[in-house]
Formats: sequence, C-alpha cells, structure tokens
Amino acid sequence: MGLAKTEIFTDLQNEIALFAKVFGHPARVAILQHLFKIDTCVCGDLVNEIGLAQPTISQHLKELKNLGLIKGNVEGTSVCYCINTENWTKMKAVMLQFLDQDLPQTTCC
Amino acid sequence: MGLAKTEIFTDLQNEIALFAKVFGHPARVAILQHLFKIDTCVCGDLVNEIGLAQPTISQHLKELKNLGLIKGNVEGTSVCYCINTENWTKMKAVMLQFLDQDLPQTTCC
DNA sequence: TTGTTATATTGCAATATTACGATTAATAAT
DNA sequence: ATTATTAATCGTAATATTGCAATATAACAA
Repeated sequence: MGLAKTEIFTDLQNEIALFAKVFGHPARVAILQHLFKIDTCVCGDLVNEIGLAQPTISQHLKELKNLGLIKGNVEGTSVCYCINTENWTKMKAVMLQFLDQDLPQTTCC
Repeated sequence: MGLAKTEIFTDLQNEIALFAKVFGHPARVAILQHLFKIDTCVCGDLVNEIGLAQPTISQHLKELKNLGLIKGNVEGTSVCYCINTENWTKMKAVMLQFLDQDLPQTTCC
C-alpha cells in the first residue's frame, strides 16, 4: 500500500508519528540544526550549507513549515526562515512524553 | 529518487533521522507504548491490540529490532518482545540533544 | 508422525518519498 | 522596460514504504 492506516490509531500516536516522520530525513535535521545555530537564514544559505538542489531544499522547508516547526518571511527576493519557537516547544512536549516513559522493570531476556 | 543522500550529512544527523524514521509510523509508536505499558508481550498480543495483520506487525517489530530498540525472546511457539532499555536510553540521549536545543533569541517574524 | 499454533518470510500491489531539471512568479537593479 | 536574483512549483524518474495473502518455519501436543 504505502499508506498508513491512521484511523486505527489514537490522535496522539498519529501526532507523534507525524513529528517523527519530518525528522526522519537528515536534510531536515540539518536544516533545523542550522536554524538553531544561526537563528535565521535565507533559503539560499541553506542550499549552500547543505548541498542539495534548490528545489529539494525548498520541498523540505515546505514540510517543516506545514508542520509549523519553522516560519518563513519574505524579504525582497529572499525568504528568511527561522524556528517557530512556540510550536517547537509544543512539539518537544509531545515527543518528550513519548521518549521519556518509565523504563519497564521486567524484561523477557 | 526516494533515496536520501546520506553521504552528505554527518553521522549524527543520519542517526537522528534513522531513529526518527522508525517512530514515523503510528503502528510502531503503538507497539512501543504497549511494551512500555505492560513490560513484555508476545507478538500475537500486539496483533490483537493494534489491529493490523500478523505479517504487518511482524514487519514493524523487525524494524524496531533492527534498530535495537526492542528485544525478542523465543518462548515455545511464541516470541516475547520487550524494550531494550539500554539502547532506548542511548537513543533518548541522542534525540533529546536534538530536541532540546536552546531556542533562538532572534526570529525573522 | 501428524496436526496445531505462533511467528517469520516472500511476493506483490498501491502509495509515498526523494531528488532535480525546467519553469514560473515576484522583487530588485540597471 | 529589461535583466538579474531568489525561491516556489511542476513534472517526473528512481526508490522506499505499507499492508496483506500465501507460504514457510519452528515448536509443541496428541
């Protein structure tokens, strides 16, 4: 199929999966790390920094923007991107809750 | 293509993406949540619990096992699965480092 | 041995993802 | 106005993912 049966899972499970999915490509990880490092930068900088073609970077930026993790601001012919700190914090809370569960005491091996 | 250019990214970026990718499907999130909740369970229980076909669950379990996040133990005709707590802790450290970066002070909008 | 149960593997169809060339749109500079 | 610059969009090829039916495997039971 190639299509997840989202309807049989909880909203939280689907939300976690959606966030995780967007982090599931090293280019998007690299974009976010770069934005954290230098606060704001234009699309062209990311193209140079990362080394993928401009349409490819643009596509990755779009996915990050769709999930609300970054914001873009048009400045002349450039577009300046930055972390959406409010949404990042919300996302982090969701992911931490998942990652930070109490480890089981019993294991099977 | 459908194939990430992993060679242009750092080991850490690729590692983060690999972990995130495995969390990028709600079935695998659900499996892990269930294992955290009841410590250990056999494959068949997960099939009932989650509601996907047995081969599908088996495939998701394999991916979690390949990344080292769960362990499987053969018990007669059943296989008992549990969280690999040591590797989970290691994974968590990597992901937290990524998620918990200091928020930028400057934004572009 | 024969059958039963539980899980893994194989094969495949449907869909999604990744990457990029070509093009478009929008602003800026001359 | 014309041209350059920047980024988004479109179209498409290559590959990956998801889900399951069918089958294989492995352990136990009678």
